[in-house]
This record gives sequence, C-alpha cells and structure tokens, in this order.
Amino acid sequence: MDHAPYQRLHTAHCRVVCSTCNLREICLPVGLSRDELATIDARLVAVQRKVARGEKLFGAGDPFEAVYAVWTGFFKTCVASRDGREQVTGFQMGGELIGLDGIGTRRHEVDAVALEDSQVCVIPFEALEVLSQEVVSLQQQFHRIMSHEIVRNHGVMLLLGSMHAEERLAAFLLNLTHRLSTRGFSASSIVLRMSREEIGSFLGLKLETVSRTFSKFQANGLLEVQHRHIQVVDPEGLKQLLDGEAD
Amino acid sequence: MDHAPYQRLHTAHCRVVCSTCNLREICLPVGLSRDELATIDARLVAVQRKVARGEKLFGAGDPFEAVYAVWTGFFKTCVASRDGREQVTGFQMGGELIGLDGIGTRRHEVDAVALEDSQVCVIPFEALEVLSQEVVSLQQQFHRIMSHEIVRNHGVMLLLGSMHAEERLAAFLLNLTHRLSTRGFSASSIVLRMSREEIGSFLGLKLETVSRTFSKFQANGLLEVQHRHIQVVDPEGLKQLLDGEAD
DNA sequence: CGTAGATTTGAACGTCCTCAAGTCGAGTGG
DNA sequence: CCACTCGACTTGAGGACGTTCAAATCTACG
Repeated sequence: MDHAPYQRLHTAHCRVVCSTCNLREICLPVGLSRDELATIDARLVAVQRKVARGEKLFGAGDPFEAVYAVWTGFFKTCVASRDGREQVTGFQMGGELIGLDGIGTRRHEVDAVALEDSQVCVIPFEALEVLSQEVVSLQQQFHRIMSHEIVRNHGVMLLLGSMHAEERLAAFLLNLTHRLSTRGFSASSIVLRMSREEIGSFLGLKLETVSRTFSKFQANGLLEVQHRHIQVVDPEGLKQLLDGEAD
Repeated sequence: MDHAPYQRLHTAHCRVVCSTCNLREICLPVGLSRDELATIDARLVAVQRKVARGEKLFGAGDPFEAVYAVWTGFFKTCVASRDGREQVTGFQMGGELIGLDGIGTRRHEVDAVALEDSQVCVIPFEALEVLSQEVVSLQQQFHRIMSHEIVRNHGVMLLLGSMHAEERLAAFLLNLTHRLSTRGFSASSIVLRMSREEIGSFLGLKLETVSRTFSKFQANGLLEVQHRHIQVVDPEGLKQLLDGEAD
C-alpha cells in the first residue's frame, strides 16, 4: 500500500482525547465524570489508527491486544467457516466498539474490515481492565456495552431465524436509520457503505434477493433507490412490515 | 404449583459453595485461587434457586438484579418480537451463565425457561461488579464469559445465515455432544430436553423439517432416533456434513 | 472512453414451509 | 389392566419463497 508510511505516522503520533471527542456521549466513556474522563485521556486511549477502505483492522486469528472504538468511517465484521462460507456479523459506525470477540480466546474471532477510509481509537485491553478496576463507571459502561452487543445479536438471530426477506431488509434499514439519526445524520436520506452482497450476507440472503427486495420497496413507494443512495419515503410502512401488518 | 413452599425453603436457606462445587472448573470461578474462591464463597453467591420444569427463571421485561449459573438442569432462553414471533437464542446447561442480556438495560431482554427441574446459583450483579474490582481474575473470567457468549452468537448467526437444514441440525447436535462430554456425559447417547419445535425455533426451521431431518440422518446411518433419545452412530459423518464434504 | 465490478432483472429450480392426516407414548380414570 | 385423551412426533403432498444461473445494464475510476 503506497500510503503505509502515512498510516504509520498517524498511528504513532495522533493522540485522541475522549473528553473533547464529539462521540463521548455514545462511546465507551458514556456517563463518566469530568475527572474520570481526564483519567481516561491520560491512561487509556493511547493512539488512533487509520484504516483505508478495504483494509482489515484485524483478521480472525490475530492476537488480541486491544478493542477499537470507531471514530470516523464504517466497518463490517465477519466470520467464516472452514468450508469458506462467510457471514457478516455486524456493521459498525462512529462510537461503536469492535473486537470484543477476542477477549475470551485472546485471538480475534472475526475479520474487521473498513468499508470506507476510517479512523479508530485503539483501547489496549489490558489497560482497560486495569483502569476499570479503579473507575467504577468505566467498568459499568464496559459491561453495558458487552451486554448490548449480546442483545443486538439476539435481535439478529430473531431476524435470521424467523423473518422473510422483506422483513429482514426493513429491519436492517430501520436499524441503520436509527443509528444514523442518533449520530445526527438524516434518517431519510442515506448512503449505504456496503454492497448488496454484504447486506445479503448479513441478512442471510443472496445479493439478487436483496436487490429485488429494494426494487419491490421502491415499487411500493417505501423507498427511492439509486444504487447505494436510499431515500426512505415511508418509514412507517417499513415498521408495519415488521409488525406483521402487511397489506 | 404444590411444591412452591419447598422451593421457597431452599431459596432462603441453601447456601452454595463454589470452592467445593463440581462445576467450578467450567463455571464463573475458573482460574481462581483457593483464597479467591473463599472470597467468592463468602461474598458473592448467596443463594440457590429451584426452577421447576416449564417455569420461568425470569421473563423479558423483569428487572435485572442478578445473573444465574446453571447448577443442575437445563434451560432455554428466547426472545419474542412484537408480532409474536419467537426465537430460541440458546440452550444452557450446568456451569453456563444466564441473564447477561439484562446488564445493559437493567431489564431482562429474554425469557429464561427451565426445560427440566433445575437449580441455579443466584449471583447478584451488583456484588459481582464490586467484587470483580478487587479480584482481578474474577473480572477477567467474567469478561471472558461475556466474550464467549458473543462469539457463540456469531456462530449461531453463521448457522442461521448460511446453512441448510441438515447442516444446522448437524451443527446443533455436535455442539450439544461436545458440551455434554465436557461435563462428563456420553457424547454418543443423549437425551434431548427440548421439543422438536424448540430445536426448530433455535435453528430457524419448522418442527416438521427438524423431524424430517432426524429421520434422514437415521436413514443415512448417522443417528438412531427414538423420540428424544438420540444415539450418535457416526459423529464423523456429521462433521463432514458441516465441512461441505457431502456425498 | 474503456474496462471491471456492482447491480438489476428474468426464468427455472430446489429447499423448506404449510396444511393435513396419521402414529406414538405418557398420564388418567374407569 | 385397559380404554381414552392429549400433546408430541412423523410423514406425505402441494405450494411459496428464495436461490441459482444467466444476461443485460450501469457506474466508477483510471
């Protein structure tokens, strides 16, 4: 990669400061006091790392040393089975943590790939454990985040286990718009960072089915689809699809 | 229930002792020293609770106060969507923790139901957080367990998102036999605690498909099926199904 | 402006679901 | 002890939804 030196430069020198970060209200430091934030700044988040679009933040099997908070950009995580099947397990955006899968085995269990040029905050896990022994609310917030991840996974299981293609895509879009609007972006005009194939892998569908379903939603006046640019015309209609009020 | 008083008696008086529990090597206290075990005994696991077959340990929406370690018996956890769809998110046996879903919201997000008469150790979550500030290896083990739960969920997503019925059931049976043999039970002769419908809900299949697939496995000489009693005749054959070496 | 990759769309097929009937086993009461 | 009943399970037939294979279209990026 011809900008590897550029990356290295930033990895070494860019110091992140949680206390002034615009994501501090939706990231790991939620609920921390001013003093606690200062402690985090001083002892926890050491460096930032840039990850170019298409590059891996880490791969399955890599030694686990840190978890990562997305600062800018967009990621996917995916698992693969021995025979080559791949499953996208999630998409991560600003303020979300990546790498929790590695804590148990001390090796990462998924691939984390940037879907656009991105920057993450590196949170050395050892430091996180040490610091969360001192800072109660950091410990609590960390536990909350892991628990949320488990609950999120349950939601995906429900989706994969019991929903039809249209319901899956509707749920996916509503989840995406919800998370985007939490971060101050429009909930109605969105640009997908992932391909139809990646959406399909996440939703347990083939890319053709995803494409057809987009077309159908457009025909039904729920969306306007132009490649990766999606206009959500009728969010209520999407919700009704999920609540079984099909008509 | 006519043995409610009996339950109450035990809830109030039965004191569990991790240090002599036969599950201590596969439960929360893995890796703790003798002294640390003594601390846990004294300050963490206060009471045991009996849950009769078919009863809930807790339900979705209940206030979250504790996590539970299965001591004897067998549980399922399930989520439901507003429109009544239900998805079994997991089956839990001795040494496994239930209730991690409630940490984030302070309310349980799933139903936990005993599939046979069971006993759990009640681990008040507040106490767990306090104690894991002092006992490093307890904190580490707890984080490991949450991470394992996340990785397990990823495996279920892979199963639900990309596998065919036969592969799903094979994966389910292999997972079950593996966990049973870890606990000293036979890996070849197993008694299912759950109905075909519950298996189907977990695997994203209808009960008829589960039943048909059992029959097919029997016809192919992989299993001998007698209702809920399963003899695993050819575990290698099951593994080959998963690795795509179908023949 | 051309090429490679992503997306859309069509048609035939296959897996799993739905609906339905029948079997089996445990528990109950005569 | 046997008949009865209820729920769980099995099995069959037909249909639906999503997949597979294939071709056309579009876009981005060099």
